[in-house]
Amino acid sequence: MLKYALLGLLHYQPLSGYEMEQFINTTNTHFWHAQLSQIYRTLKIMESEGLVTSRMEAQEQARSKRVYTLTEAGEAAFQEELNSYQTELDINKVPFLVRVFFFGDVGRERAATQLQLWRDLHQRQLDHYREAMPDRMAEQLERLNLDDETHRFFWEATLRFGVMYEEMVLRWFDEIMRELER
Amino acid sequence: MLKYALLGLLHYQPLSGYEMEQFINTTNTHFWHAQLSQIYRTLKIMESEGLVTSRMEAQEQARSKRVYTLTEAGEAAFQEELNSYQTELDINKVPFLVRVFFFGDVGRERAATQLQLWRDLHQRQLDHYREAMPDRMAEQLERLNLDDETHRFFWEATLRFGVMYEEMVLRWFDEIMRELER
DNA sequence: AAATCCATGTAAACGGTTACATGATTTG
DNA sequence: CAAATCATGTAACCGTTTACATGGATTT
Repeated sequence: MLKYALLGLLHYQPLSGYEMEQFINTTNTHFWHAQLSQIYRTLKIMESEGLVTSRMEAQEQARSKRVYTLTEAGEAAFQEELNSYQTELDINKVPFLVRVFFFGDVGRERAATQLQLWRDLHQRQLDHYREAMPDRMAEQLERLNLDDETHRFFWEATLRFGVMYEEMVLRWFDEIMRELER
Repeated sequence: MLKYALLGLLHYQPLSGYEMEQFINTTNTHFWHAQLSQIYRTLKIMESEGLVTSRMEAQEQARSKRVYTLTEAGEAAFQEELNSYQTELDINKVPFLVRVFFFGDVGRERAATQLQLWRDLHQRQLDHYREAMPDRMAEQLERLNLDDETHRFFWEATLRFGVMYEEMVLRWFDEIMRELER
């Protein structure tokens, strides 16, 4: 899946591993995340598969960087993925619910404290999505010369998902915390 | 995390690997999932760590099964996990949003078809949560002798999360599909 | 007679995280 | 002068998936 995401980014324009990490971990945090080390390793594999090529590029202010470019085969692989239909649900894992599931044996107060702690974290996440993310996305859209209605629409749709998710999580916390108090 | 889940199940009562798989993949699908092979391997590791012990148990109708029991160390490990506070957000990955993110270069019709397909899958998932899951959970609560208010409360809370999640996803699909039509 | 359920496991591969290692440049 | 940012990479490990292998009992 990371491979697909990197293919997608390079389809816009050549980028270095570091730049792709910046991109994924700022503009896409609401639905994906990757370690730099994983990105470098994946790019190396993709190069050996002929999906990308790389060359070192000198820079004035910073050290040289290795810039990756999609090959024809890479572009084809991306298009194939993009044009295939996915017919199954993603399985999703929600670690914190595993803990909630076993809260029956924790004291009510302890449970309430942990729930409040999580609620605060999600509130902060929602604030971040609402305040900082729209600008970050706009910046990236400009930087990649993708500032047309269609690209903006789908990027914003994913962010809208993040916002709706966090809003829903907060509603859930409020509901069960209220019920727990009784 | 699977380790923690298995510890939690065995804390209720001794179970075989097969039974734990049944449990996780019917009662807990909305927040966790594990392959049988992974469960068997994990149990083996847990046994070598002294968290569980196992013995073969003969059965009348079916072949013998290996039943696992929590050791004192296992119970202690579970309690420690249960009583610790988690102070960071789970990172969550939503593979289908990776695809949506790159929909800018897919035709609108193709995008609409794929979105409709996903919407249907989520609708079915929601129906399942509403129709079959409550009974499944009630059965399991009885089977494990946990049919008290507190356990039921937290189990139902996780299911409530699943329902609210799917409802939110459907709202999201409806919103963006409506906007896409214009 | 075929399919499904019960039941246990091993092996290989994959995807991802954590730790380690290095070092220049810019900002406070 | 210290900290943060830019920048690249390797190695070990861990958790998970997929494929393989087996076989009795029950249901259709």
